[in-house]
Amino acid sequence: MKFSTKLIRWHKTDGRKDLPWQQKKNPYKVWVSEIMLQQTQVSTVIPFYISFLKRFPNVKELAKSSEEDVMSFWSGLGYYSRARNLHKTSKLLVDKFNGKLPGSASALISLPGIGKSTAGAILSLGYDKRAPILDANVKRVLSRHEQIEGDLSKSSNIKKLWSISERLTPLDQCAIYNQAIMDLGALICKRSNPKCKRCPVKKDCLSFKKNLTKDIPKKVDKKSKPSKNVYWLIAIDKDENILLKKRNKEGVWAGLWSFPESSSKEKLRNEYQTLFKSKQKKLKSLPEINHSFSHFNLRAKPLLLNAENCMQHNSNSRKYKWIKKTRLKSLGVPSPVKRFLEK
DNA sequence: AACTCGTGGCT
DNA sequence: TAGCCAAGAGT
Repeated sequence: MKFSTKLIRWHKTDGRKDLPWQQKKNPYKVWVSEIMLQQTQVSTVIPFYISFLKRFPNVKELAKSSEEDVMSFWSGLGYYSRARNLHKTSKLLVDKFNGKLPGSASALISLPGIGKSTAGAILSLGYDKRAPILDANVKRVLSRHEQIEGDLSKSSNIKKLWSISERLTPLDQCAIYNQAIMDLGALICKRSNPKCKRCPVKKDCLSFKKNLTKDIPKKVDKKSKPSKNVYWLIAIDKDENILLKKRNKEGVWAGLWSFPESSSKEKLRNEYQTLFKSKQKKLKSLPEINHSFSHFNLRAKPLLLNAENCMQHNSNSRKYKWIKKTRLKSLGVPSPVKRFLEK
């Protein structure tokens, strides 16, 4: 029996069918969910997906919303360029694609935020067309099944995996097959302690036969993460408004609202003295905040500024905003900032 | 090709 | 429990 046939049969009894984006499925839901699921686990995505879809139920609603509104619903999910690209693409869809996700791989891939795998997911799950995918689940399943022992991030191995995925993807019932192979990766062919006994394709699996599931996919030793130390200015005025600053277009948390930040305490002093036209004031150190990114560790030292008696601040600048804690929901704010303000 | 881009679940 | 690593894409 064919690989795909076994998986499709297995899916009927053991596959996931209750995920929010699988209910009354359409290309828009598939698109949004796939973008959210990039490098992000299902359980993390679910609450974000539900509130996002309630607010932006279709392409048109998304396209006519402001970027700030969209970002506020992405706040805490990470990889914020995904949200910007989602919004950008929704406008493109309205302007040039009749308000719909296109049904060809080349057109999909031309859109911001949609690569080959996401395009494959939209085509198969959304349009029931034959299209291969290659996410982390599929990579793990196929690398074990075909015994690919090298570093899977190498382009030669990526190419190999795409070719295997293309070969195994069936013409018929491609949507179910793609869902099935992702489910197999998530539920059976897990990174650690895979449930090979329950696997529908274990008979042909080279890693199972040779007892290599522990070694495939190969673990590659990572470089040590650098640390970055910064100061955060926590300014609070007499009405308990908090000062936030829009971050640069480049770097982490691009374009999000955060505390004024600097690697030097003096620069931060200069910034608020210019901003408030105030002279030296005392800053109170608060307990530092540690936040771990995928590629560096951030240590932020919050400096509390009592801005009750400061002169009027320069409100011309669009870069700054005084905001009440209760209105934080309406802004794109990174997780640690939101957490900090909760207390 | 290698690096950037977040956050939280899992072990 | 500290580190690994996810329904990847852009540059």
